[in-house]
Amino acid sequence: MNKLSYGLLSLLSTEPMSGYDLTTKINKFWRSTHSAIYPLLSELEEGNYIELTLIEQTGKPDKKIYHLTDKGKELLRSWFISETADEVCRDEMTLKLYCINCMDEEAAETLLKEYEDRCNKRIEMYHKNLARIKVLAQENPDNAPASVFGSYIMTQRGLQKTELDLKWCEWVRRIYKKKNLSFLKEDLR
Amino acid sequence: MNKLSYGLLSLLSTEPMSGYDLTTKINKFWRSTHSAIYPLLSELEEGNYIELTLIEQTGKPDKKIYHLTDKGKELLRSWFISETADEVCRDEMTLKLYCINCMDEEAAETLLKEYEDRCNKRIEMYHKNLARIKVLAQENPDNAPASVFGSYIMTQRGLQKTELDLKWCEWVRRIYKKKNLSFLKEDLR
DNA sequence: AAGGCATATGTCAATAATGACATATGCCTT
DNA sequence: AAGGCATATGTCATTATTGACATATGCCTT
Repeated sequence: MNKLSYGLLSLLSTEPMSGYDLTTKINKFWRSTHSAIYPLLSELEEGNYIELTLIEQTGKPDKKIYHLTDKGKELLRSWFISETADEVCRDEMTLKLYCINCMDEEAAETLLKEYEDRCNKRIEMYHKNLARIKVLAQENPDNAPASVFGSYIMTQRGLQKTELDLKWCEWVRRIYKKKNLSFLKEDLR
Repeated sequence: MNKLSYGLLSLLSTEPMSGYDLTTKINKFWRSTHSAIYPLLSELEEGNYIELTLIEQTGKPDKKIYHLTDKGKELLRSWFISETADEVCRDEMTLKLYCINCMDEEAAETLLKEYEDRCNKRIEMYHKNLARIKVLAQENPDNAPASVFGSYIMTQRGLQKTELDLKWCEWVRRIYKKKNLSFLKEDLR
């Protein structure tokens, strides 16, 4: 029962979905692949924390829709109130930006542009996500609050942080060229 | 030659330091432990990307101070301009906050408080770090810009993001209780 | 004086994560 | 008609990460 298992329960708490859906959804909060997720779903099912409904489809392969059992909801709550592990983060971009000052202008500018591009793409993605959430909410106003709350707050957080990153890039560009310590007086705002 | 190796070179580009120093410094940007770092330092040394100076100490164990070679600087630049991998993030707190809406008020409030505590501790840590950077800069004004730039921009970024997280927590607390969709109209600001 | 802590370096077994392989449906484009 | 793509589920060998074990100095507190 690793951390990812609880993540799957967390996602399933908002609405029942397939392993495929879980794979795409969890990737926004927790780096993983279907290779890890499918075996965990089998384990969770064996432990009676989730149950599946087989949905036969035409035009697409059949799928297994999982939903939480009462036992699963209990496990979710016990995990929720247990101690929270420190996050694991490995961000190559940050490692590169750390040594930007010892790189020549061309290399530095190329990296900043690359990062800004990524940020802009993410911002676009977050806006699309917000639009999708609002459509979902209108389509199903009774069930929507519960199923949409988590996505909504996370999208808002991601959007704000990414906009901050863009401002930060501009600031880094501004102070990059200074060869004395005057950058220590420049505020990031 | 994995990503962490380049991270070590990145840190060493600002100033020579020991494996112990690298372990504490890199942890702010890249989750790792000394178990992974010491073997990599040996590899990097065998490849002539770094060289060591043995420093005999009294009161503390002797240490090995590593510095970049020209070959190491070349490798650092070639990595810097190469494609940047997507970040790996596994944050249990985020996974929990995602399903906060289906938890009872007590559990929800306990988690928000825990998160805010963490944020406040981090903010304190960032402020201390900024103060330390300014002391370092005053002590050694000629060498300081190069050795301090990376830490300074990363500390500023971390500080801003963490302050944003605190505001976000307040916002989440405010909209948590709403059982209808009115929260979709509330802006995070 | 005993224990804890920060400094300092190192190994290794157990566990976890990744990327490749595998299969299958049917749509859409060239 | 062939290939690519999105959907959908699954396995497994390789690689990477973690936590424990190991050793050592000397300071500080109880």
